[in-house]
Amino acid sequence: MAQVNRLPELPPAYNPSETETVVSAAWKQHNVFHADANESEDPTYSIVIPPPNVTAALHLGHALNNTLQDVLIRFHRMKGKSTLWMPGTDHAGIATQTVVEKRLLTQGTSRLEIGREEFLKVTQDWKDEYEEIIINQLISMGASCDFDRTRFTMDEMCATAVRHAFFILFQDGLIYRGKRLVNWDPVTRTALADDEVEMEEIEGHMWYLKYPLEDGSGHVTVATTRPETMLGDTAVAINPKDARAEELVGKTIRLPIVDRIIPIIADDFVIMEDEESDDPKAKFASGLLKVTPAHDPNDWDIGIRHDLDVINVLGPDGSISDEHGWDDISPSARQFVGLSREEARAAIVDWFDSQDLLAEVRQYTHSVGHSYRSHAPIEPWLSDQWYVAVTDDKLRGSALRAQRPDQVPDLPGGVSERSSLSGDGELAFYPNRYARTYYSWHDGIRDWCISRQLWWGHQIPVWSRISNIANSPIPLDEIDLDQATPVESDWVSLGAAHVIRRINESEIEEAICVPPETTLQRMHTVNTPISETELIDILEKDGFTRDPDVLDTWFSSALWPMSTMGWPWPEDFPEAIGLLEKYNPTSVLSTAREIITLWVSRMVMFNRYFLDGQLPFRDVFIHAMVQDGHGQKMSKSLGNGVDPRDIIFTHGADAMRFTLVQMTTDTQDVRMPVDMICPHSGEAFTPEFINSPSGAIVAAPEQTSPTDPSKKMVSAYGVAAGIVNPTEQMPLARNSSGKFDLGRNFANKLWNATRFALKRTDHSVLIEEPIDITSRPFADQWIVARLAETISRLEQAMENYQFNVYADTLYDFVWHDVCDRYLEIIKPSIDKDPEQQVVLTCLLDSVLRIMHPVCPFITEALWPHVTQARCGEATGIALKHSELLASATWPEVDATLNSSETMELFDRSALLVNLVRSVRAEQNVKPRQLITLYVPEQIQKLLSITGGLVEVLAGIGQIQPLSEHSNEITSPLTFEGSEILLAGLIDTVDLQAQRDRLAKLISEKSKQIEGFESRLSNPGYLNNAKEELIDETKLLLENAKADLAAAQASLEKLK
RNA sequence: GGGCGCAUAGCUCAGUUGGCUAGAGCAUCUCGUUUACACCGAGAGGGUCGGGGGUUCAAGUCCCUCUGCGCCCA
Repeated sequence: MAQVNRLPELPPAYNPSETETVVSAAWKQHNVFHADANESEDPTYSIVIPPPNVTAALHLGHALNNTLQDVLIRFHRMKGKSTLWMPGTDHAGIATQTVVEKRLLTQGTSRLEIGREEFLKVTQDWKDEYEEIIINQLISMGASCDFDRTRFTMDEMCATAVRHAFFILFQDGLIYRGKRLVNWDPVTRTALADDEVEMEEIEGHMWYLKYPLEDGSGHVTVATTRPETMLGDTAVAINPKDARAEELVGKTIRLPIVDRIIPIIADDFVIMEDEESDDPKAKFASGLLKVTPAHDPNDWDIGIRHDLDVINVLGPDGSISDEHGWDDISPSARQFVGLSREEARAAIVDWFDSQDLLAEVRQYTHSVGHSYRSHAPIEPWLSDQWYVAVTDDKLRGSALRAQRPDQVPDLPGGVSERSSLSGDGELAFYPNRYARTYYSWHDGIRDWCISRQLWWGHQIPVWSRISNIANSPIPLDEIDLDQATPVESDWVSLGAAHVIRRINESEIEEAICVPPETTLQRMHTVNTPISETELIDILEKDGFTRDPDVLDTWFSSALWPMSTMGWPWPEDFPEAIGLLEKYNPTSVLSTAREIITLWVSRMVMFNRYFLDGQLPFRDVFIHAMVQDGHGQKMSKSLGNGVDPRDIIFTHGADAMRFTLVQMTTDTQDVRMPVDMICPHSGEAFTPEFINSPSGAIVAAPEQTSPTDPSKKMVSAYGVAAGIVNPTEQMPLARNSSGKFDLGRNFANKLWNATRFALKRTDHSVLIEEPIDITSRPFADQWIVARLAETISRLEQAMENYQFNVYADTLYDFVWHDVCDRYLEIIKPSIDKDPEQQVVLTCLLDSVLRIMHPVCPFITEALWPHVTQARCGEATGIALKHSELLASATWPEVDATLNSSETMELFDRSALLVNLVRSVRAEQNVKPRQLITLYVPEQIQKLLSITGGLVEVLAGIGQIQPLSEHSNEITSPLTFEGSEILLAGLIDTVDLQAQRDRLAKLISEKSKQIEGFESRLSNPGYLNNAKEELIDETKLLLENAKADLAAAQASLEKLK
């Protein structure tokens, strides 16, 4: 059946920006990325997107990660799996709140000024703005997400999951409230989790303070990096092994300034002084440690061991304060109240100095925790926070048991053994070294602080009140101090959870956790159900108030593979019905290295806890990090990032994707040298680099146009550092990278190969019977063999997450075999051979399919042209028809067509082609000039089997038996141990050039022969090496010897 | 402090359990515009595989050590 509507002819170059929007629209119109849990019975393949923060637009790291996920998803969709790629975004509590607050500041207002309700509205607007940008970016990079299902970590479906999960954990005693030391960020005024604290090396000091003994018998010298915390000291500790311990322990000290009497205690933790030690801690130690339980985690532990007082001398902003637990403030200490940490440090050191109590000050480099968000030094601070007891075996143990035994054979002590239950031993990391990162994180894990003193996020669903101990609903002896005890009360029968703890001698704190409405309706045990709002109303009338804090963002992210699929009540969300059963566990999670602790761990713990041990995903793929050309992280402040939108604009989405996939090796980092685009000329150039004050290598703020030295521009670094501002005369230069040219060139190559095929096929012909590849000319057989081989290599690469192998395999096959060789070989025959046109169009059809996962736009754009040009089938090549390539099947080629014999014959011929081409180039033979080849019989045989490909590729007009050679001017070359003569090159040949070439060959061959002979005369080699290897070496030696002889003979004749 | 990664051609990277004469892309040089493609074709040059030791018949590959860079966790 001939096609009626001919598609318009393709332009000579691929134009991505024109095609991409059209293709995107077609995908959307046909709804090809939608997963339907109820329709298909196919095996499944699913991925949940790591939800990008709504803080900002996607950067190159996102582009990389999402490209890899899309490659996996598209590949498996073509493989016939029922495929779901769940998209969405993350509310990113602290990060988003920070950027919104910054914006408010520029508008002359602040969060506190506009109030919580208004602030949430403003933040919601920000979220809407960036969510749209992010989703559009995903679409423009070709991500085949099921966009109908796009979720947000604070939307109703996800919020229900968060509330439900919190409620269940609360009820099960795995969420608790406690006064603990937290990582406090005094700038954003919130607690941070351990992994939100970044350690930085600081050039600081070690101060040596003299503390007088109470009995007046002298003093001890304590060493500290934080003298201002001495106001909260409640002991001085010494190592019991220290010689002075016996005399000192038990004595008391009168704490300077404060006049507090504190004991000297013995504790193993104290590092003894050792001037000779390599350990800087011992080198700088005085052997006596001031103990400040409220302001140092180690001191906190010492405090617990020795039952010390905990005296908090700092306020939430990090200034000295007597309002947060400092009751014994002395008159002389009062002068320090209100000073910032830094001011207080200076003032206290001055005070000690003035009293002659400052023994010494030494330079000391140590690492200090900083907030990942505000970058301010973290203050260990005592406050009431909510925790998840992740150290419980039901969470930590479960996360460890999940690991595949071949990656992590032994579990740490205290963790119960793996069972045959779902999820145990099924979690695998790629590359597998990351299994250890995951393991050691859980090995040393501590309870997870989940409360954040923020407004943007899931507000903690707990209402509490403090009342007199007399009002306790249960007997007092059943309540432990500072330990929550569950209570059976009216609140519980209404569906809430209720716990009590004693907070001091006279008071108790009651806490009620209210589940989400949909859970509440399923929880209550009384006859007259109550709604969530009614319940909250009563609670608040009863004097309960809601905790103002919100949950750590990762709490909601931890539920992502469940919450996006409708958990816990999918029946309440019709679009989610069936998703959980069908697509959870997902197939793989693709993410960055640092996410293993932040997110992977918590998803595993939660998914397993709430879904009977089931994993959220079976595989975790950790991708490399893209650094700039100097090995530095790409960052806004260094101005060394590349914006994916710029690359899509200049090179096209496919080019970006191909390059990123090609870069994805299994190492930790990959480098991408960053170029600049001159805004005046559009030309890419390497900018001039300078060292930033922090020592980074950055693009100089001002750059000169490479084409016109009178024109200038500013760099992203210059703008980010506030050194320069872009103007009309000096615009901002965008960043790019020459690496993306690779992808662009490759896309264009495919485009033109297709154009060639379309021009050379007769679209009106249709061959009814499938053609038999084995009866086709050699070139056709060969290219099909290579296709079969390529397909199987690609499948294997996907199986093992070897993305660069996938890209390289495609590149090598399409560019070199299909374009450089096959298309060239068939040029003389294709027009008159309709069956070859079938082979060609089947080949191209397959090429589009195998390239589609990496380059979806161009392949989809070419697809209708190629399917229209298809004029028949070939046996053994299954190419199921499909209107859109995005929903087409993966090509299947019969394994019998993958003939290694055919490929070997081709390789021999190709070697000959290379030799002839070399001589032609050396002798400056014009491309059109046909030459004559005189060859021995066995080579004539090869040439005839391979069906003329050498003639076409090497420009050979005639092949003659070597014996027929007369006195023509010839050029000799050496091939497979024989002399071959080329004639008709040009009128005269450069004899000296040929002698040089032969001499070089002779020397190479002699060297090789020497190597082979020495190997073969080595008894160790003959005794130990494998038989085949020895045989191979013998063969190589023989070949080299034959080549040498032939070359020598040729050279002799030229003399 | 613990763990991990990287160092191979000028640049960016491959190099599967040790076993061919160490490869690719870009860049460089020479030639070429024959209607698929100059975002191209043909050819060429370019590497003592970071330094030093060791194991082995054989090391880019395994072990030790040193140097430099990067990341993660404390």
